[in-house]
Amino acid sequence: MQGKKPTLLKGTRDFAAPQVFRRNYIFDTIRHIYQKYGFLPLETPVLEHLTTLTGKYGEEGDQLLFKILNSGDFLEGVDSHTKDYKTLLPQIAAKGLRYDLTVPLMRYVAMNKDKLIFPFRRYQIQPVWRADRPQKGRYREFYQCDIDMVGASSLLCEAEILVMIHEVLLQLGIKDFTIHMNHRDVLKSLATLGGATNQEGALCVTLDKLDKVGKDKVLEELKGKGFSPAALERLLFIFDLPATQVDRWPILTKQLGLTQKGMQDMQKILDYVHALGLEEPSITLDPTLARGLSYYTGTIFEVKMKHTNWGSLGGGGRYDGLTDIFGLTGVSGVGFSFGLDRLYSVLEALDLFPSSMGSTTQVLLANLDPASEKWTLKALTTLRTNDIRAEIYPAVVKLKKQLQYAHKRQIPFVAIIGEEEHAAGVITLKDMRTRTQQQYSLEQMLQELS
RNA sequence: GUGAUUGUAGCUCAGUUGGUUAGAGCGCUGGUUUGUGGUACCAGAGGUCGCGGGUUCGAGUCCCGUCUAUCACCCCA
Repeated sequence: MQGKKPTLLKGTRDFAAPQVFRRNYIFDTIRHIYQKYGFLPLETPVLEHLTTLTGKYGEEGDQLLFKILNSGDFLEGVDSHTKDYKTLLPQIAAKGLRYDLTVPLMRYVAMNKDKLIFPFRRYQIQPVWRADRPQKGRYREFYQCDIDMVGASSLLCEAEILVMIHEVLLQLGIKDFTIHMNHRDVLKSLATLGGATNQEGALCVTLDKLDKVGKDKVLEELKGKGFSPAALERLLFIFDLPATQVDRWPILTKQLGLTQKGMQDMQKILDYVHALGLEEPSITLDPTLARGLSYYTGTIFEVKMKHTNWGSLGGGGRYDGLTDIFGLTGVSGVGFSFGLDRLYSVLEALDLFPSSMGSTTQVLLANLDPASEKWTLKALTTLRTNDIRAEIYPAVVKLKKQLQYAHKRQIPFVAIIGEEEHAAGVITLKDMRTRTQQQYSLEQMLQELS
């Protein structure tokens, strides 16, 4: 035994069969519903030009990008006196792993604007990578299930996505969720109220922690950031909003003004949601929600489980001008993304996975001796031709071992075709669960197994 | 990137105030004679005590560093 023990790269995981089956169950559910809403799949490369990726996620996002070292002698032509990594980086790395699926989509849309049919509806289920420090429910490699409508500014897009989120979650058996909704305009108004028009980011990031750290800490933090007592006074109403969105509405419209664009937009969206047949949507207006500030320009939403501190199940919003940087202007879009791993955790914690999942072998053919192997192989082929999942034990070992193997693999049937059986023209079929066995003809066995 | 905790057989862990050949349970392999699995019994394999330094006559046990995992912050799915 030589060599070091292999380990997994930080933040990555292997998925064994049971997990793969469960993950596929989620993928299939989402894919089916996405398609039902008229969205078509898109897949893009894992690697993109670093220039495509950088600058889209803010300073922090750039740091979380995995960069790929240039091939060959990557030091060739590099100024050896360069010590600043920001100037060195582009010289030694020109490629990177995608950080999300939205930016690759924008790149794709800009590149194919003449071929695409707008409004462009696409979904994309692929892994993304972030050099984040792993934590509970956070990995460096994880799957996003994106859905986007590009080239349509109607608020109907938002509404459709919200309804679809409901359908996916309910289909998976998740009931106790809330979609938090906010609007970039509301955040702006709050910043103005707080006398921090040019400090919107700082205000939002702090407000967003409300449900996590509580009112007092948020106020304290805002004080620390230089917000005046008078300004904070004007923002106090946010902290004592009623729980239901119906009750929140009048308070928010009063404080922010009826003509506030964000409020009007959200009202329209909710009207559409009702028109789409969702009587009691699990949607809450949450003026403290602040996500994706680096590119969302309109609505913002996020799905969370009620009464838990689990991370969000997904998030999205409207973005204007994301394609600008790729040379395509005036395009608005709305997108949303489910985090596969988050959904997985919830389904697991709530025991919502269907009990029977995956497919194990139905019948194991025992391998008794070289002579019997021949006719056993014949039976094996017949079984497979009849679409029965079958395998032969690939070595002549004691029957006891073969039965143990079947037991461990949870294979329900073991077929034994030894000399006795061959001479009598039968097959002994053992039912591992009842521990009984019976002799059948090949035909009868096929019936028994199908 | 910041802070905290952690690391002993495949897994879950013991391991006394630093002292001889590091243990248990589960699992694993083989056996309890001929073609029969969940139990029982018997036997066996498997550890450079994360890695690297240091203190000491002597370190799994103390100190420093490093890596890993976990948790929180930042940010986010």
